[in-house]
Amino acid sequence: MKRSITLKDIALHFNVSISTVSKALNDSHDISIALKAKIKEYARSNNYRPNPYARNLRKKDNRTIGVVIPNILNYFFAQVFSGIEKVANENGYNLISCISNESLAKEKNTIEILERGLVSGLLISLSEGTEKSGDYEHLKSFADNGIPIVMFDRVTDLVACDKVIIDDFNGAFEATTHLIRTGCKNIAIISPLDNLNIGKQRLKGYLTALEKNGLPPNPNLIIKIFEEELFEAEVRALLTRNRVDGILGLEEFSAINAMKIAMSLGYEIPEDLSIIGFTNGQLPQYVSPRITSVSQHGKFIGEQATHKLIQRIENNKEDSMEEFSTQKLKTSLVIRESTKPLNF
Amino acid sequence: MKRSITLKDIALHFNVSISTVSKALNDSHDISIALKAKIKEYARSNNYRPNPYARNLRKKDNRTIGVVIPNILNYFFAQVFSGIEKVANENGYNLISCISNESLAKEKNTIEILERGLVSGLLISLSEGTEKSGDYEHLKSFADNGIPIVMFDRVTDLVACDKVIIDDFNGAFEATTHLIRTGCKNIAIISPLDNLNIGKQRLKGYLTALEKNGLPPNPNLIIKIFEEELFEAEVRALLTRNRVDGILGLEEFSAINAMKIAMSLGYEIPEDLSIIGFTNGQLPQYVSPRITSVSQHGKFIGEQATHKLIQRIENNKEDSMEEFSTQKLKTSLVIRESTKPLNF
DNA sequence: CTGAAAGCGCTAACAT
DNA sequence: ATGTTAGCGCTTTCAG
Repeated sequence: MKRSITLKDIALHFNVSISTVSKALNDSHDISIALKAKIKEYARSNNYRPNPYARNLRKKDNRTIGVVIPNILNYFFAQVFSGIEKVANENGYNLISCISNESLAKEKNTIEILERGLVSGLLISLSEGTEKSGDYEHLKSFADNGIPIVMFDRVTDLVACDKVIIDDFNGAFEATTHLIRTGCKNIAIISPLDNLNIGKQRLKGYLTALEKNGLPPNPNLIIKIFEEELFEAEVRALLTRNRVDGILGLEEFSAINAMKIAMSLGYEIPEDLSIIGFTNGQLPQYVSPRITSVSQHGKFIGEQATHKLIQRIENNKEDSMEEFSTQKLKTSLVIRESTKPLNF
Repeated sequence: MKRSITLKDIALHFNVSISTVSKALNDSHDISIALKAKIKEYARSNNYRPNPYARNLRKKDNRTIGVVIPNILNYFFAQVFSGIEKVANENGYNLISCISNESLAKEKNTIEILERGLVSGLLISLSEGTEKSGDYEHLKSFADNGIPIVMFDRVTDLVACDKVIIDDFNGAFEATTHLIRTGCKNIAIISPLDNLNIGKQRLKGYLTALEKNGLPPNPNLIIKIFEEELFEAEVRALLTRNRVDGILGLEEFSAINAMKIAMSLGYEIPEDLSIIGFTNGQLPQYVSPRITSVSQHGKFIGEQATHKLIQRIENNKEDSMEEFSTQKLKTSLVIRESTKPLNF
């Protein structure tokens, strides 16, 4: 690597001390306006950039945020990531990003690397493996170091930190209520997320909606998928052995794939069967019929989480210990063609 | 941040010097086996991790790769990214990632930040703004620093570095040839990518396929889209004012959206109109009819580019100047329902 | 085999 | 208003 210009070089050029240059560049009031101007001008035209490693060695302020995401091929997380990137960039932060690939081991490994001062804050959505195992020691230890964490979407009560989540309970509650209002009586729920807290919350929202409307829950209509390969068989069985006139899919693919299966079995959508899916990505808008979806506003979640983290990082310095907060974002139901119209 | 254990702490504990500990941990032959074992054991059990900033200040080896991607919401780039992440992780490299958002200004800014020694290598796919402007100074300057660059997918001849691309010409050539073989005579091409080199290559492949099969090119069937808002109007005009029996869409959305428009105009797919699209994401498999696609093997591109970069980084040290290479990956045509069967 | 010392580039007391 | 100095944590000669 070609040697790049340092404070020393500038100091030599002006025949002043290194600290003078440092202060000038940091716009200190100590330095005369004239000198500051000259030094800054010279620095700019010589394309001076402080060495980030040297700076971080001194200050515990490296303007870098660690991001851990379970799976970037998931459109929701890609949306969140784009929100994170936007806000980080606006505030002059870099991102070190890792994909945990839904694995506890990889998540732990990643966190350990970041822990040694590589980042001044962490944004994380828990991997499925982590939630399943219930092992949060790596995160607790990270938080103990005093580096702020903001969890988003997939969070746990067992780690004390700020959180940004969607109202999973209400999202499912509203979706189920919508199905009921449009005339569905036998509503199934398909959950590939039962290892995750968000999956459990959504299930509760579904059950509560049924209850409030006087519909008894039917265990045969509650399908938990733990292995992707079993999806087709389970849904096929659901649709052939039971009377079903509504389906709530807890993530993007469960709704879409269930719809494909139902159509292949001769169901008319939405006349015979209404479908709503969580996550409003590209897919639900492109299939036909277009699928009514619970929108999770992924980009906004990313933006909010990053704002909170940066605020926490910058306040941390001033030692004003603020209480941890959990921001719960509303979902919205985007009504399309896979559900019947409301009948007043 | 809680103070984490340093070489000094270990040295104090064993009453030896810091340099002894450093050497022991680096497995130097200078240190006695016994001492090394004790020190290593102590370090491990106290969870010692070298401070990455301090280390990098000394050595120009930071095991960090910069990644610049035009748009993470694009499924192809998400795939590439997952390939990059996998290989980087396997080799113990961290990723600093940035999204250029198709903007030259943002790309420049990003590169400048990374330039000052933050990363020991760069993976980049050019933003549309950059290709359009033809301004590659930021990349040339980056390369001049001696930090290796590997460009993928969207590359330019004007910067000397390693490249990993797909065979865009042949991908389009084969797709067009397939349309011709299945009986299409009036094949249109829809290109929202004409600002990009890959778009131009694909157009050439299309034209060459027509020529080789004795079909004269028709300028009315060559649609270049420079503003997304105009897409619908242009395609609608294409389909109403001309006889068209085949469409080649140069990226995912152009094929899908064109198909929607054609269907709304009463075209039967593939009987009246055959469609092939570049990029094999989720969408082409989920719409109906499912769309025949040119698969670009995004994850593989990411893996290959990262392998090459790491190899370059590690060889750089040994100063063995190897020639820059361009690896051109084959595309493959995934045949689905939007094209007619081959008639033998 | 082990240690002392210098220095990477920068910041921040503490002089002057 | 400017300079001196010490030191962040680590590696690396060079001496013992």
